[in-house]
Amino acid sequence: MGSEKQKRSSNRPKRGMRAPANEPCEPILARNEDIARAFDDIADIYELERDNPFRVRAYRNAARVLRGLTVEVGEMLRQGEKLDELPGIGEDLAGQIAEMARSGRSSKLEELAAAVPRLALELMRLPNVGPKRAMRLCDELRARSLDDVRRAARAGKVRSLSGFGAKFEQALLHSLAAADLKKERRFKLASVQGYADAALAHLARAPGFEKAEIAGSFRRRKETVGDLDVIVAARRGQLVIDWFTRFPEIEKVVSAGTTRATVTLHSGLQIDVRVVPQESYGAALVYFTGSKAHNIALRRLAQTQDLKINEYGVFRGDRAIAGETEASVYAAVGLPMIEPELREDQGEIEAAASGALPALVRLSDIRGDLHAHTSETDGANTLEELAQAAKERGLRYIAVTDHSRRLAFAHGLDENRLLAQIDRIDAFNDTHAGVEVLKGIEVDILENGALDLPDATLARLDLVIGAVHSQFGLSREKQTERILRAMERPHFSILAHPTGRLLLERDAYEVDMTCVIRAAKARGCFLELNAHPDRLDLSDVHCRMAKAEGVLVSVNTDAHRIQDLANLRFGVSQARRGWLEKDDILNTRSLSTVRKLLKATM
DNA sequence: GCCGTTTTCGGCCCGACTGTTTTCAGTCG
Repeated sequence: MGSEKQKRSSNRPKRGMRAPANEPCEPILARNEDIARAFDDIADIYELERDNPFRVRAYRNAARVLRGLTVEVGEMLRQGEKLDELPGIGEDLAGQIAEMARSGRSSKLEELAAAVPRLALELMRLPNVGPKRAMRLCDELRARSLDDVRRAARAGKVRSLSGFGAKFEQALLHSLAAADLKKERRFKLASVQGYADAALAHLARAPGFEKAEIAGSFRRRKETVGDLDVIVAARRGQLVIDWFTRFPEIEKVVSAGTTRATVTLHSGLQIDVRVVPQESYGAALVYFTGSKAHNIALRRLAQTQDLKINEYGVFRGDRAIAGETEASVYAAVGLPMIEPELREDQGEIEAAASGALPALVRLSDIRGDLHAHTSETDGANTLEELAQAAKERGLRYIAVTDHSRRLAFAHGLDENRLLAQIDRIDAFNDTHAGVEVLKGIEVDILENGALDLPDATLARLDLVIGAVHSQFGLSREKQTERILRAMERPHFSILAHPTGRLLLERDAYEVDMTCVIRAAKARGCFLELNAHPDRLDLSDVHCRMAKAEGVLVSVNTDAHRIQDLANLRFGVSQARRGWLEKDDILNTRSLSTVRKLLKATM
């Protein structure tokens, strides 16, 4: 690890690059996610040790706060900002964060980890095993490994422990075998839509059914969801639960009572159903939409007003004063309705209280799409088909941005083929009305930060989208440098899928997004929010960072077939999670304004 | 461990379901 001085010089912007607005982008020894993980681990250990549950909560809360920050705490420290001004971070945790940011290590975690059996932490990740059972299994079975526990369970030794029974033993064996570690199996948002529709359709035929809605992270439009939460309004819960547990796609009914049931489908997706009376429907929606942190903050606010919020309503003493609609619940504690995408306890309650909630962008605000492919490279449709489909979806413009030559497997365009495509697009625009096709390219950013086509060719286009498609494994410094260099080229309009992640498949490459966003601001170019459900790249947090720095985001489908244009809605919901408003987004502008803004990058 | 028109102590969100009980603890969301 080099000295502070070396780090600084190695990362200084190179010749010809304007320095990013707010000074340097140095390597950070522990990033927010690293620190959050350490805090989660510490919380697990304190839980095992049956330490004060509120201390456990404090660590988990701090981890959540760190994950939601739009700046690295390491950078905040360098700027002299005080960490204990962050919500839920006091003197002690601020000190621990500072230690990690400085040294990359947590002495607290190292000390604690030595004191608890590793096995207990592993057991705690199994369903229905919490800290107490985990510790007792370790101690009373004298187990050292998951294999020890498995052997003991097979030998019937678990059921003989007091408080444990045969059913628990069976379930334990099952989860050990399935290795269905709580390590949560997650699903991409778009991939659960079908299950959601089918479950709702089934429920709609239940006796006494009044209405239903999917709540949970699905309704908050998180990029991935762990399960589906369904709220049903009906008079008699038992009838609905009985009906629901006969949903044909169910593999297993995990639990079923008179008002709620949990099932798993053959796909492994879990569905929780909760039945409430009509007058509690809004309160139940709030409760089950979450997030948990949002609910806690909301209830705490209610407490200060001598009110109690639960899934049945808002209560003053025993009297329900609200609950039929979500708006009534928020109104009861003096707040306007808060959109589901914002409910993460990331400042939305404070914003609501002070009348500062953002007017979130809507799908209908989007006027065009600035990233799409045709059959000239790896798309499935011709430019004519693409333009027609865009027009039918009500878009005013669409950019054709095929791949460049480097992407050989996609049959990327060389200069001549690109020039020919430019001519075809001009001819198309001359003869077709109702939708304008913009001339673009998704040009590869090479390893050294150069672009895959000559400047003179790029100059003929309306926009240039730069993209990293290779060398994902570069160091953070090199990757950041590479992207910054590319953005400094004379023709560079939009950085495509800025972190390169594929949800649940491939992590983002190492890149300093704070640096990239500030460079985009200095350069006057834009960042893409790629709307493909496998990408949704930018993340919600990065959207907020872009907004904070004043960088416009372009919500693009990256369509490879005309059906992909429908993915725009996933991009928009991600933008909404990032607090973006209409004016924060490039392609909510009219064609003439977009042309003007793009021209300035060229 | 955090926090304060309850401010340096004493609180900290709330309820359902299961299994093993015989009135409840543990886990989950």
